[in-house]
Parts: sequence; C-alpha cells; structure tokens
Amino acid sequence: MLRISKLTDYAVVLATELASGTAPRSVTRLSAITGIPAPTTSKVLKSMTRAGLVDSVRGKTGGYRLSRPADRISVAELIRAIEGSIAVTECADENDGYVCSLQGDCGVRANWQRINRAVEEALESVRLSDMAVPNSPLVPLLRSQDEAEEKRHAEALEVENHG
Amino acid sequence: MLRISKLTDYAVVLATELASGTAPRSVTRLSAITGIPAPTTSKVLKSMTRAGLVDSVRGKTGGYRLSRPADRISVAELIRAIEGSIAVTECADENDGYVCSLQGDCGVRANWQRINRAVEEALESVRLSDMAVPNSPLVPLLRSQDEAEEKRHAEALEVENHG
DNA sequence: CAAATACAGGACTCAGCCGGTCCTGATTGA
DNA sequence: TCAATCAGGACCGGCTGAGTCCTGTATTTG
Ligand code: FES
Ligand code: FES
Repeated sequence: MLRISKLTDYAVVLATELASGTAPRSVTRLSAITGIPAPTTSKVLKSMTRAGLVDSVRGKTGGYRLSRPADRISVAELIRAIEGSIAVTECADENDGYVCSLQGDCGVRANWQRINRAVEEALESVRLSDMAVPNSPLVPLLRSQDEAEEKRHAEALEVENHG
Repeated sequence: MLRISKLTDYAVVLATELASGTAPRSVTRLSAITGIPAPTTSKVLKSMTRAGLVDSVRGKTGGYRLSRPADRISVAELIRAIEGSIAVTECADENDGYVCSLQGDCGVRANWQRINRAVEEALESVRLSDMAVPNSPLVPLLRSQDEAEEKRHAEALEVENHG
C-alpha cells in the first residue's frame, strides 16, 4: 500500500535514537532501547553503515554513531540505504534500464516519473533532525510552505557558506 | 522501494485508456490494447468496479467505462481501489487500530503520519485527466523545491506558452 | 599475549503476498 | 436460446521481507 518496508522504519527509529548522542552505542544497547530484535537491529545498522550514514566502531567500547549531524541526513537517504533507489513504479525507475512490458511508451510513464521525483524530493527535504522532534511542524512539504521552505533554503545556503 | 504494486500500475493504464472514450469496452479489447494479460485485466477492472471508479455493463455489447469524467478521478483513488488505504508506514496508518510494537509512542510516528498525509494529498491532486496527457506539466505537487524544481518550472512554462 | 566484546558478511529459513490463472455462475443482447 | 460479457471466488507459484545464525575480524583491557 505504498509502503516502505518495516526495516526502513527501523532504520529511522535507530537513526533518531543515535541522533541523541555522539558516543557509539552497541547493538545490544540500541536493541534494548528501541525494542527492535537484536539480530535485526544489527542487520539494519550494517546496511546503514554500508550506505555511509553511520560509522561503526569495533572493539570493546565500540558500537554505532551517526556519521554526520542529524540535519545533514534526509529521510530519503535512509530509505535508499535499506531499499535501494526510490521508485514508485517499475517504469518510474529512471536509473534502471528497465523497459516496460506494456505498450512501448504509454505516456503514463513520464507522469509517473514526475510524481516519483516529487515524492522523492519531498522525502529528501525531511531531515533526521526533523524526525527527532516528536511533533515538529517539520513537514509542510506541500503548498503554503513558503516560509518554512524559505527558512530551510536559507539554512542550506548558510551551510554551504560555512563549507 | 516505496513501490505501488504492479496491479495498481495496470489500473492507471487501464483507466487512462478508458478515459479516451465513453462506450464500454470489453476486457478482451482492453487487454489487446494495453498488453495486460486478459485475466489480470479482468481482475483489476473488477476491483475498480467495486471501488466505484468504473461502471460495468454486461451482455453482448458490454464492457467497462469510467463512472465519472477523468478529471474527477484522482491517482490516489486508483491506488486505494487496488491497495486499500495509503499508508507509508505501518504506524502511519491512521485508520487501522494499529499499535506499534516498538517503544509505545516514539515521536517518529507523528512525523510519519504527516509525511503520509502529504504524499496522499499530493496523489489526490493528480487526476486521471493529467495522466492521460503524455507529458503534461501536471505535477507541481510540491512547490518551490530547489533550483532543480525551478528549472523544471521554467520548462513547464515553456510548454504552456507553446500550447 | 589472551580473553572478551563488537562489528562484518553472508547463508539460511519462514511466512506473506503479489501477480497471475481458472472455474463456476449471473446477465444481457441478438 | 445462444453467445458474449461481467462477478466472484478459489487456487497457485515465486519472490521478497523479516528475522536468525554462524563464521571471521578488529579492538580494548588485564
Ligand atoms: S506503464 Fe510502463 S510505459 Fe506505460
Ligand atoms: S515506530 Fe511506531 S511508534 Fe515509533
């Protein structure tokens, strides 16, 4: 039903938890806090590591920690880390060299791609730091977000300037 | 991958095809036109009928036709007809009396619900009549994103001017 | 060094559901 | 009445999502 997988949900939960501190925390620890079964927690974190969203530290005092500040990680990235490229429809996937089995090119395709891009950009604009706040006015997303968008835009520019 | 099911894709294709005329067309016919296997075509159309999106006419000259003008049918409705309620995450589903197995209420939930609502509204705003046009500037959807969006906007304007 | 703790990587299982088929009616036009 | 069409299920095979487990490697600490 236009679902993201449960594992991706876990990824977000784990990431928000990690966002609350800088010291690495172990799988055991995180599992206990979040209620996600330990082996699964491990699996998800490993994917996140491969995607470069978290850093792993081995050894006795090891564990996982975010690789970047929470406002530099988007929900879209988290989704992509677990599920691969975001594609609402099979023929909406622009990366993959997929050829639709139906009528060669049925116009619908281009429109799906646009919808897809819109959704993706929306998810891109929601950052982990937003998710961490229980009921933040984070997701205007649609229309009338002028001010929120502008604020974000300004922030982005600021960040760029600092880099 | 944040996918809608293939069947839903079929539903959209079939609906756009139906939008091109008012006389009922049979499953056999539609299957031939779209390239969707006949039994599957039938299945999808049956779901759409139950959802009230198309009318069915039995008998020798029967078939399916849209129950409303194409600009009165949204993509969201088509999705819902096939997949049920739109819910990005399990805990984003507001209808269902679902209780998250993780930490009772982890803040993330409210945010998912917002994202969910945003996506849903976006899909609601895209109508079948939009999908029927091969490359319509149909999907502003989320406005004023970044420069990419702006460029896109420019393209759209150009198209409008040409029309 | 050796033991204990943690992550890395991948094989494996199990269940659910998606895509697809088919069969048995009920309706209706010719 | 006959043929075409939809209605409503039952049914099935395969994929993949969720979860587990095992083996190996790195790091800390005594
Ligand atoms: S549905 Fe894939 S090109 Fe039309
Ligand atoms: S993930 Fe469901 S309430 Fe937090």
